[in-house]
Amino acid sequence: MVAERGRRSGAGAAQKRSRPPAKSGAPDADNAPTAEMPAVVATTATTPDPEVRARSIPEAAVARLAVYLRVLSAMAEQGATTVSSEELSTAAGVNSAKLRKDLSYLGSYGTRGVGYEVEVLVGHIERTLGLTRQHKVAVAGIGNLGHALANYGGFPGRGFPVEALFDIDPDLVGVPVGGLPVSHLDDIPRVCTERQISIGVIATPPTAAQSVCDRLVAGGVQCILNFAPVVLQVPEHVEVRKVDLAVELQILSFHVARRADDAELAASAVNGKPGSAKARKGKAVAGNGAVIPS
Amino acid sequence: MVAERGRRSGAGAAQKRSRPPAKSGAPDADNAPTAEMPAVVATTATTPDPEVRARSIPEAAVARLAVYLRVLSAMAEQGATTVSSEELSTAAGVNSAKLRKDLSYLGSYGTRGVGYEVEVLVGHIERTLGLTRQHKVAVAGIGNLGHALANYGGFPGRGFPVEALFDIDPDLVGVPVGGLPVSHLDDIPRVCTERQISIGVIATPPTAAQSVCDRLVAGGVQCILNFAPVVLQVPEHVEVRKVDLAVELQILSFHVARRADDAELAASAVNGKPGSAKARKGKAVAGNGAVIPS
DNA sequence: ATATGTGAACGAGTTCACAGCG
DNA sequence: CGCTGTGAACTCGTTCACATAT
Repeated sequence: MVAERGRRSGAGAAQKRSRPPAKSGAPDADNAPTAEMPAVVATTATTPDPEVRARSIPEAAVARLAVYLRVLSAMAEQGATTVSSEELSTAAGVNSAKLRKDLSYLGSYGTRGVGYEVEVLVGHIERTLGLTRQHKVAVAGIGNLGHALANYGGFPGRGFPVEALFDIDPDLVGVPVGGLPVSHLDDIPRVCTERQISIGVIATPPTAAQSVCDRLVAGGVQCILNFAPVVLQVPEHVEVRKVDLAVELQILSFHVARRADDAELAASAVNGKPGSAKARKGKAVAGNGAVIPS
Repeated sequence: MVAERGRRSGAGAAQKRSRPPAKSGAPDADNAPTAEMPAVVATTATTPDPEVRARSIPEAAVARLAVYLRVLSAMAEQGATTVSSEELSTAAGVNSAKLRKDLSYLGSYGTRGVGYEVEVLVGHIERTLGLTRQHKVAVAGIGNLGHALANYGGFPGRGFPVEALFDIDPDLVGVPVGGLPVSHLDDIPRVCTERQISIGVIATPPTAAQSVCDRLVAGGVQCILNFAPVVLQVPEHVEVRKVDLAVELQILSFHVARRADDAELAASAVNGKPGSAKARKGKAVAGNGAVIPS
């Protein structure tokens, strides 16, 4: 079944809206975990529990936290010590309400009437994202893309050291790339286990992706970042994120096409239908770069 | 049926809420349709509108259409002529209800009791995604990643030919990469205009990204795929999609951390609170690999 | 009988607006 | 007052279940 019962969204208050026809055939499914209390902390028993933070943060908010973190780090480097939600949100390309809501998921660390302390916020976000531990990365498939990834040296910022490279090409095995020798795909399970790799990056051709994925899983990898254009099959305890260039381009293509259609329509928008005159509204916030997609 | 031209006009119920002026960047979606009545959509149901297909497809669905397209192409190559929603959805890693809903956005092209004709479906999806036209691509920043992108030759499948490369390094300008000579960043506007580039890919260091972006826009580019970890500022008619490696990894990191916390909790789950024993559930999505939305 | 197409319930995520602290 | 924190309204997206067509 498609279970799902995951995160209860932020704010408590299970406030349903007036629901017209109470027909409902068989809604059932997840039993709401008595979510009644006002979200914040208290959630778990008596402890303000400094450790419970992470729980129940909407997936989308997590992605934005990473962005806030980057912006905050940049601000810190420039000597800023405090920021208001307005400043930070603008720099991150979201609106201030969303930003405050996102930050509220990790507790109340701002000062009313003032703003947030940069250092403090950075610390809390890092902790929430689990950046206090190191996550060793392995890259499989040392082609053009894999090469690029391997050469990143330690991945974005630090905290994600690349500690293993794999490829199937015999001419490549043993050769150091970015200072690290390439191992054979067959050794993925062993090497990953030995080096305690927790994140595997798949940059192989699509045909090899699933098999590589299986081996990564066998090697104890917990998360996979997949650049190959295939839908991976993984056991449920493994988290997969996919970055698909073709999909990205096609989404952009869709928007170009839509826009072109609108232009056409605009031409014939002279007649009746007052409502249709305005045609569709523009998209939303410019730079808000919708998180990545899928 | 949902739509007509973008937002439908306010249906009955004069419910709206006070709407302040909308300060800075707020998108301000104006009139809210008050989700009060059963969306029976009598609202504007009067439009059979034959050609309007593409309009009003949820962003998320668009991304999946691209995936369906890939799967369908693969099936076609293997000689399949029809597919059921069940087969296709499994192959694409979604559930059949979602698949059918997605396909319904582009019209009814299935045969009840049978399924869909592969060829027909491919055609409709391609048309909807605007893949019938070619979208010329330019890549700016020929470092490791840019190099990899340039060497893709024609991007994913075809339909996205790379027709311009840019970099700021004098030693690189003029040198052919993947068969195409690199031009200087300063020439972006001119070259993009001349070659009718419609999609720009930014693979430069973060510091250069905004400036490159501005030049791409000046060159008439309509869409931008941004690999640089910065929030780009663009005029509203330009569509931006962002692919951020650091963010992806940090999201994965978050999940690792959450899982670890759960493990800890599980250990101390021996005591009271019968309900809390189960601690949180794993993620959802059964079979397929998570497919995280975004 | 079987599988599509879709209205409507459900739930996730976003925005609003204001209570309340500093 | 100013700005955070947040309940509640609203919108978007997903899932359900069944009428409908073949």
